[in-house]
Amino acid sequence: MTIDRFDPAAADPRWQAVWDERQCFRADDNTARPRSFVLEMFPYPSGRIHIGHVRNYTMGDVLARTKRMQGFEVLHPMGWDAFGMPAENAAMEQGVHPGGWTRANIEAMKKQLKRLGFALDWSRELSTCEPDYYGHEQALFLDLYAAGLVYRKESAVNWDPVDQTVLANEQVIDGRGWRSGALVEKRKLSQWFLKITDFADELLDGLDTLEGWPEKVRLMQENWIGKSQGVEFAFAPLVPLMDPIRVYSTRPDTIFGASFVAVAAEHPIAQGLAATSPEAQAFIELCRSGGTTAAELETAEKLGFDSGLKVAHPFDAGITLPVYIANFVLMDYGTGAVFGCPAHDQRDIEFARKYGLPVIRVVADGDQTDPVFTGNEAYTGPGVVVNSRFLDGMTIDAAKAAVITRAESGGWGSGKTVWRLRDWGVSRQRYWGTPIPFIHCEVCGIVPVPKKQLPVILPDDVDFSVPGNPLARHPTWKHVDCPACGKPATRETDTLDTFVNSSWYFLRFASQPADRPFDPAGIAKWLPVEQYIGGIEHAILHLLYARFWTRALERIGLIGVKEPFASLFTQGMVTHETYQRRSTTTVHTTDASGSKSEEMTVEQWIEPAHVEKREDGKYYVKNTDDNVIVGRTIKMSKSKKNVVDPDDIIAQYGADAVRWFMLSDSPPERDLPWSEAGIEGCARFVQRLWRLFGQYDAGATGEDKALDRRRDQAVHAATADIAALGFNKAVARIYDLANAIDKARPSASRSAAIRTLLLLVAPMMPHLAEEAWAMIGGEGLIAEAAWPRPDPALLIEDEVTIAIQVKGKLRDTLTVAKGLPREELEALALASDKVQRALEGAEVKKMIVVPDRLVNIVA
RNA sequence: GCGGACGUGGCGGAAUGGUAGACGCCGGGGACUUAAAAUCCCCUGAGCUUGGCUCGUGUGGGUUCGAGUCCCACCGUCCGCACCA
Repeated sequence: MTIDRFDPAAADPRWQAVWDERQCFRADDNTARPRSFVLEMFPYPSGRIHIGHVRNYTMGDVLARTKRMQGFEVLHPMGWDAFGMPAENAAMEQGVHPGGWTRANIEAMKKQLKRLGFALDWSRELSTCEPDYYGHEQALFLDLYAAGLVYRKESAVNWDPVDQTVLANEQVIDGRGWRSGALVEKRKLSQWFLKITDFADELLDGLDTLEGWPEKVRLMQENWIGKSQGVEFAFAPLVPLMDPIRVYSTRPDTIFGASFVAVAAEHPIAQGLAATSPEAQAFIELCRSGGTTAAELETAEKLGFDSGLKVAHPFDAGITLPVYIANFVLMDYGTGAVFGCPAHDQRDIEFARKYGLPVIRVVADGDQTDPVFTGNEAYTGPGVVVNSRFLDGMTIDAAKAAVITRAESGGWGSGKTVWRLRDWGVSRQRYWGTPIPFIHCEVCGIVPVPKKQLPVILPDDVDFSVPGNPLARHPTWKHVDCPACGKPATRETDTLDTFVNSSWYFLRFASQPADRPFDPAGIAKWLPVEQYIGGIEHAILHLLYARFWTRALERIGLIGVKEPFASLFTQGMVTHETYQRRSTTTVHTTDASGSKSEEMTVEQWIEPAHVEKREDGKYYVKNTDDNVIVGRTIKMSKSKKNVVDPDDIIAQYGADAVRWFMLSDSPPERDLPWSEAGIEGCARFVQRLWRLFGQYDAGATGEDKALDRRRDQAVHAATADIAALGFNKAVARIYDLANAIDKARPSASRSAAIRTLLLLVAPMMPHLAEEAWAMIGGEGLIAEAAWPRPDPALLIEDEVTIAIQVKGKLRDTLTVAKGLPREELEALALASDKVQRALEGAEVKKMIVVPDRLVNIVA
């Protein structure tokens, strides 16, 4: 007897408990099976799982479960990226302890993840805020320090004077702190840095080996690393006592087109000038006040200040160039000074035209070689060098090489590679992070904490009632004896950037001994991660830092892998329509002219749960007659209220329907629009499958060759689709097979197809699958059953449908035996009434035959 | 400005240069039911002189026997980066 409805509320927790109890998804380090490490980016424990997590982890879960059924030993772990600002904000706003807040969030979110039935190895769960994680991180940091990859230097930071803390660039909005609203100051602080620039070349070249990564992400990293090859050289000043001005250029070939030199406002020359010239001082102030947003920069005018200084052209001391302070030159790129060649650089031509400087053509534009360059558009294309003395007639590349050779032999310059990538500043004046394991001693200087004293544990008794770093003002924590000389000393009170925590967690998942960060043999077993899945927002920072840490640990001999993630998949967002109620209200204002009342239109975001579509096809606020305006479908966000809570929908539809929705319709790399109708359709399909599985009859007899064929074709296609992460296509195959089974008469073939269908949906709808597997008498758990293998013979059709075209237009189709010879196909095509009608007696000139596919008659 | 992706029914989307619109959602019609829900069946790109024909994958060209797919130019949307010398 079968039950006519599948009840997720009862079945889901029951199977989750069985998986837990049997430790089904625990990865065995000592397996003889082939291994697969499937990993999704671990979440920040903000308090609730959001729908984006559900999509991310569902994809990884389908992959992990499928791999397991295919005979792999799968490592599919989960953990918590648990340090960070939100915990401290909660502490300040709600008076709770960051640790308590974080751990409670982890408990809540873990429950939510369990409700979705993910096949995770919880025995390896880790949380970066616990000493048994961050202590090992401190040890690794000391290893990197010993290897010379960690250093300290003075560096400018964004300082919020009210909150008394350093802000990340992303936390500075229009020059003000995002929390305090105070004007952010640039302040020089001693900061800890990781030498990621030592790996710039490796990280760049390594991108070519990452064939399993999206081209887009590789390109973004390439641009971020920003390798540029050129020459750095000096312009000799005409004033004898002044230092030469060093410039950097990627276009030394245009050196004879130079008509000015420009330095940044922060350049020593500009600063020196400001000391004596109020005008220069004022101009430098003007440069500083300029905005830095993309829009402001785009429209910003090129401005300069003539310093009155002149420098000599390196190839001809008779040519002198004026030196300007310019607002478009950046101090922190290259040397903070450039030479301007207006004819072949757009910024330079705008500047030259404004200040009446010469514009000299030195690269021929086709047959245009006139030294007098007209127009306001610089020519940056290819060409032959002209008007350039010894460079004349050379290609751009040859001229570049020639200039570099002369500069090097003349001793006034050299070829140089400049990177956009900067060393990674990891100091944060925060409590809720990994304490940096160093001690400041007045006698010995900076002293690493001896490894046997690790972990340096965060104190629990901290005070958030005033702004600033609670570690720095803690009464006792920072006072220690110097490990070197034994005299009183102080601990470093900065903590590590949270991106450090996520730069090696995948190693700790693979191997977690108590006394070391990891065991190299364990790393060798599991790494690299076979498939990594997460959001595109981590394309640069996290994914670059993780690559860097892996390479750094490899260089110092701790591990044997260079790249952590063999394949990367960046999934799209879950989106939702937005809803607004528009109403008019009367606003009373009082000002100097008296008080007045005004009608104002107010738009208010409405949650999807409060919106309903009525029979007139319009949308209303539930239980009211208020119209709802349906807005754009955008990423779910609390401010737009277009969110759905995973708990609510799991309770309403069951985990399997939610998982199925996450996989259906949209390709996984694209955005997925959430809809009520869509999830209801998924829930209906769960029930439909349940009824179909209920029709399984072990004793059925008879063969249905066509259904056998459909079955194995579906297996073949769905297997390939899942391997390629084309979940939406795999879903379509499953619908197809379900439709075919529905229509088929009872037979042994039909029962076999039902069993196969059950195996195919098992990774996607694991609870339904276990319930049905038990019902049809399957052996063990379906989570541990073998993935179906198609019979190759059944994948080959014995009949094919041939398209018959006349002059490229479809006129008829014929169903014929597979492999029918060309001549017979031609004869059959010509025999068709529809073809004859389309030909209208015209003479057949040519026939194109693609065997088993089509015939095209050209008349 | 530079770089990238994308543009196909009412919607999400399928389609090794070879039958465009698989599969799902929405919608319409019908069956079952006292009724509803659930379920099942049928239809569902547009137009027309509807046993069939014409048009149709952002626009305009091109290559090809044949183009959603390849090439050129343009339009639009989205994303990333950016006075990077």
